[in-house]
Amino acid sequence: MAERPRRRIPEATVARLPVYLRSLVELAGDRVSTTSSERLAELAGVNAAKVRKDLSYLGSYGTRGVGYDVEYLLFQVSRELGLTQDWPVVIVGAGNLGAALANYGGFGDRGFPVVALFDSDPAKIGTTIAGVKVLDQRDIPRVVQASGVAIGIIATPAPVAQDVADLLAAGGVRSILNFAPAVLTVDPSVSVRKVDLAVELQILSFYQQRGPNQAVGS
Amino acid sequence: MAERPRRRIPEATVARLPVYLRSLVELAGDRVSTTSSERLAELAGVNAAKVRKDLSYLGSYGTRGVGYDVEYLLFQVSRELGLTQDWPVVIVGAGNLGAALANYGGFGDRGFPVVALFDSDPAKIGTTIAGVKVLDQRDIPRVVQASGVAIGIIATPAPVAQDVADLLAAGGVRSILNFAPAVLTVDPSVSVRKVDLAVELQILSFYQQRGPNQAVGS
DNA sequence: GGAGCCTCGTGCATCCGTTCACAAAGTCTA
DNA sequence: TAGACTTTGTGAACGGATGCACGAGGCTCC
Ligand SMILES: NC(=O)c1ccc[n+]([C@@H]2O[C@H](COP(=O)([O-])OP(=O)(O)OC[C@H]3O[C@@H](n4cnc5c(N)ncnc54)[C@H](O)[C@@H]3O)[C@@H](O)[C@H]2O)c1
Ligand SMILES: NC(=O)c1ccc[n+]([C@@H]2O[C@H](COP(=O)([O-])OP(=O)(O)OC[C@H]3O[C@@H](n4cnc5c(N)ncnc54)[C@H](O)[C@@H]3O)[C@@H](O)[C@H]2O)c1
Repeated sequence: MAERPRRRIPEATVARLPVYLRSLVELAGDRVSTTSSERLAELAGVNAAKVRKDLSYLGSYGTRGVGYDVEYLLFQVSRELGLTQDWPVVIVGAGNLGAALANYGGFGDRGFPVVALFDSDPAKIGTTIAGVKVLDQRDIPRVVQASGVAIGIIATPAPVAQDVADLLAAGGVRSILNFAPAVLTVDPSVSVRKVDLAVELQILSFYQQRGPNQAVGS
Repeated sequence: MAERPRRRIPEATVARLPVYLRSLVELAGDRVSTTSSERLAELAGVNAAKVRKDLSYLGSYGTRGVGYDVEYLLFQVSRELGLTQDWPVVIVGAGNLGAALANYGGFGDRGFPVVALFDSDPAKIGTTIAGVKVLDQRDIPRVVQASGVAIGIIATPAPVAQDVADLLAAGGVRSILNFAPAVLTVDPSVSVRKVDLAVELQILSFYQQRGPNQAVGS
């Protein structure tokens, strides 16, 4: 026993776990105590075999003939995703997007409290957005290190995104979510995920143009 | 000749074309007239063999021993992505996120003009955000159809996202970009892409928790 | 005109992810 | 307890994407 790293979990599976989690939360909210892979698949928008295979990477948490216990599975998935603890985040760039993110309550609620905002604009430094102080961008390494921030969100213009990433890394951040349309180069120990809206729209444009056939699922 | 659909372009390739496009725009901005797959790969953050294979799906646009003509390739990639025309978009949900998106100039500039915002809140309907009128959500099908909108962006709370998607589809929208944390069910002819920030953070949390090894690239 | 060099285009092996299909393991009824 | 039924967990086949390695084609310089 005590076999935590059961197997290496495939990247594609990791990307789906949060979706299962959300579906399980929904089920739990409806006072459903047990669910089949079929039902879970429907809620998550995938097929049932995939659900079962994905969950099997975490362990054997189902009961044959019955299904999965919602609360129990909810806990296991949360634990696997590392959501049993809070992960404080900082947002760099207090513009349009940075402010919208800070104002959005959904992060703090889900275990990702925003502990600081950073900007380079003297007019913004010192102000407060959504109850969070806007600090000078040059203080990133110090503040990040001091408050043990693990995740940094980049919402600055693209040309400075790399500089910001370097500052975050210097402070010990090991995960970056990048909204700027720029490719970041970071130490291999740092995880980077990017969200690029222009890219998404252009992908849609491609399939749009290709006529009514072969649309793309997501 | 006249062989437009050269081959079926793999989904993974389509997703990278916008990144190549951005790199090419950057090169063109620096007055670079020719580029190798090596250089392009570096800018796009992928490897050179992948660049060459991806571009080969569009046709033989390179010159052996020389590389690719930046302007020419720029045009070809744009054309393939359907960016030689504008694609008007509408944004549904004029809240935090919807407003930030509307205020962001980068869409109109790149061929995705925001022609309308929709909301259900009477206090918001009739106001103007970033020069765009906020309309009643019930008018979605009519307005979308009348102005030939092809792409809809959903920035409403999750519980109403499906309803909004149905309204968009009713108006003839064939591409949806969904920011609400909800799985949408739509006709197969409609392409859906989702951007889910909570999911992204949770994925980062997973790798964060897994210790300093095996970070995830993006 | 030929040698040497460079870079594209692509066949091929490999890897990763998806899906099928079924045995295993449990529940329920009588 | 037996037998029918349900649903999981997973081996195996398949398909798509990646990366290597090299032949083909083109340039430059002598
Ligand atoms: N707003 C959107 O809807 C949207 C959509 C798609 C992409 N994006 C991308 O997100 C990023 C931010 O967009 P935005 O609309 O919020 O832009 P914005 O101009 O409103 O905000 C950028 C902020 O970053 C600050 N900044 C500049 N240099 C900085 C530095 N070195 N350190 C810290 N802060 C710095 C600026 O002072 C400004 O407050 C951009 O890269 C943009 O391309 C935004
Ligand atoms: N703001 C963020 O940074 C952020 C981050 C992650 C995810 N999201 C997601 O994006 C969505 C929007 O977030 P937000 O922060 O802008 O929320 P918000 O509450 O600020 O805005 C939602 C808007 O949608 C409108 N609305 C409600 N029902 C509608 C309907 N049926 N038709 C049209 N409009 C309707 C509301 O009136 C409101 O103006 C949410 O699903 C949220 O989970 C937002």
